[in-house]
Amino acid sequence: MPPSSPKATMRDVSRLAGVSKMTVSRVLADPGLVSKSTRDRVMKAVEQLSYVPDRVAGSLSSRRTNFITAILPTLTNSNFADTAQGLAEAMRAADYQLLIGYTMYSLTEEERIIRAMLARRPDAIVVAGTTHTKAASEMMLRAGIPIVEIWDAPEHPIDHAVGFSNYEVGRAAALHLLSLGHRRIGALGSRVDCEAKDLRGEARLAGFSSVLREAGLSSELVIRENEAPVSYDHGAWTLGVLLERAPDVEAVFAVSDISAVGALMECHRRHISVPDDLSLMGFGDFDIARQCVPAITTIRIDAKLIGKRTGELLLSVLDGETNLEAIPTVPVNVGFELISRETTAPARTQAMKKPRF
Amino acid sequence: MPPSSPKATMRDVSRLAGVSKMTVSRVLADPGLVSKSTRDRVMKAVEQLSYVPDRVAGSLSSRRTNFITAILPTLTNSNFADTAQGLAEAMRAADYQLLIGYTMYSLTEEERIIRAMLARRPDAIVVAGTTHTKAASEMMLRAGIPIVEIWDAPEHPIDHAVGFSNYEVGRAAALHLLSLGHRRIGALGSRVDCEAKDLRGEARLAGFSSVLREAGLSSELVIRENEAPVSYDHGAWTLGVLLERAPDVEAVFAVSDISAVGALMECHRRHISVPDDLSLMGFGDFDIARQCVPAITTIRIDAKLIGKRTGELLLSVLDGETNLEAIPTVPVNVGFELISRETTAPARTQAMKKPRF
DNA sequence: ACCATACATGTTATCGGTATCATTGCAAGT
DNA sequence: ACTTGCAATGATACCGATAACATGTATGGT
Repeated sequence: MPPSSPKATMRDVSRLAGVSKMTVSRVLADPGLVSKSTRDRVMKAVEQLSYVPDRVAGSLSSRRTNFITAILPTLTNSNFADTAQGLAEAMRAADYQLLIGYTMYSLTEEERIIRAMLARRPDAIVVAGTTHTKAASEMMLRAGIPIVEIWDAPEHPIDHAVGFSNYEVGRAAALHLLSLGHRRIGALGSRVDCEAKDLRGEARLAGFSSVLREAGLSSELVIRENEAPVSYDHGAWTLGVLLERAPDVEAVFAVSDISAVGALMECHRRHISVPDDLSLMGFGDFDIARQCVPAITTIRIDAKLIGKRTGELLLSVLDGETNLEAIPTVPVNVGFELISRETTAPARTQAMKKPRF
Repeated sequence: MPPSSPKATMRDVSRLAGVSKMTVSRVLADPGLVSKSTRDRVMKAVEQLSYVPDRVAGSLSSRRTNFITAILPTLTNSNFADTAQGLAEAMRAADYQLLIGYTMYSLTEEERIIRAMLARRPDAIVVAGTTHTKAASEMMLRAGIPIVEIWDAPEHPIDHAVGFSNYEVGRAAALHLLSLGHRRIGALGSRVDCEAKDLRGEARLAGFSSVLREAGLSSELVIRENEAPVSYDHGAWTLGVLLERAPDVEAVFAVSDISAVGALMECHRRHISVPDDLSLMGFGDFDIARQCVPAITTIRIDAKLIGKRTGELLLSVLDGETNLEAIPTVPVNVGFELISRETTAPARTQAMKKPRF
């Protein structure tokens, strides 16, 4: 076996084993179809030539690529990385390969990526979010493959959906802070009037604001600064903005734990005691939120589970055993859970407050 | 244009435009080759049919998939996610698509993934690390495509390499702590006698230990606990192990900032003052290390740059303009940089120490 | 014996593009 | 006017697998 000879093809294997190409194909795809003796002969030839089948050719012929495209805002956010990993693991057993694309939170970039991805003829599309450009939605529909929108709970999914309601997450956060007796309540998010926008974070802010309004509070302390994605710096910076606008703010919700951690560290630097002077909560249940001192109150969503559920859903749709029409198009809701830790505490009466300087 | 008709092929486009398939192919691949009038006609037909070319067929025919496989331990580590993103961005302009695989720090898993990936006929392989199973190395060599080993500086790369010396990183860390006057010095790493092992982290520990030995110090405080990957919990836990073994330890190097942060938080919980009671440093310059209070001394490597450089290298190799033999196979070293922040401080004399209880 | 049946294998025709070479027409060089 | 050369396009042959159907050979029921 010469080291750099042109790669062996199925034809070469078949000749060496003294069978037809088709038999080789069967041995590799479904060994049970071939008698043990020929099978052994074929496998020996495969080894001798160190043959690696060409899935490109196979895909063209079978019209199945075993590719799943996953379109996410970024992999730099550990939550999305978890989802990708969960999805990849769920699909791996069935030999599916993930094609990952980053949109950088831009819808036009998303459209570009979807176009490029569809040329690879994936067997399904997984896309974060429920808002897409018109062209992007049309392309996905026209592709004639299963589509799963994840990380939100759309009222009218294009096809399938796996996620949770970001709006309700925002509401839960506000209700929690209200229930602790706080009245001067703010939030930290990013701007949505630029190319890169975190629409799911915005949905959380919207839910948050709705509760404030219902409680008769103003939502003027809901801060939107900087472009997505949020970062530790974002949290530190926007907390500063908030404190300038309202030095007497009592409680803050950050759209992401990353922001919350940044805000917490900023509090440490400014010698603002959390939760004594300020209650703080985040979203996402990132590892760091649990490890921080004090540990950050957050809303947990199981990002990996979103990937896993999506994978399971896709496998059942793609295996096609079950009647396609029989599979529910009802969005899968993985839910969320508020985890109260050390950064939120009941409001103190005015008298208890020590002056902040 | 019926919404769910079978997808249009190049043949359909050519008929509608009244030209041959080949002309359509040219319009899409290199428009300059076709006269403006035909080009316009073809483009109109493409739009009308909302034709999306089939890259599977194209790849089979042209023997170029425009796939690059990137094999990394995990995407959950933001350093590797950065590298992936840097690589993806560098290759995107040339229309390459990344095929990402996770090994979970297991070499046998790496082999499995390499085999599966090669069936997709990538145009190049990028793989983290320089240690592979024999079979894996052979497969990669036999594939006859460029191979780039990243994240380390091998003496004998299979083909190309882009990274830095983890061993030297470890040495730099130890030298830094020694230069501050510390003598009771420890390190936090993970075990290498299990399936999932962080070999690059181990290289850092090896470099670290070598300096300790040269300084006449024992390396018994170099702790290896838990399986890779390290985590905040890992740092917190192993710091506990270290303190039990040596309550008088003065300085600690963690193989990752993630571990270092975990250790720092554990110090907070135990009311150990950093850096007064204990100097602490990490590796990787993760965002969180900079944001922590106190900010963590670390060794910065530019993970995204590794991806970018790898991409640039590959583009020059793959474009084949330049003579293949002319491209240097000398490993690209992106270097590293020690960033001294607030968690490391000079050793105090015995008298200054307050008792730890 | 005879035919139905299942099992093991082979044959042929694609899948949807691109590489390569062939053809045509026309402007420029001599 | 005649080659030469280039620009624009077409015809044909693959790329390397799988689907679908065809064939041949044992097996068994009656």
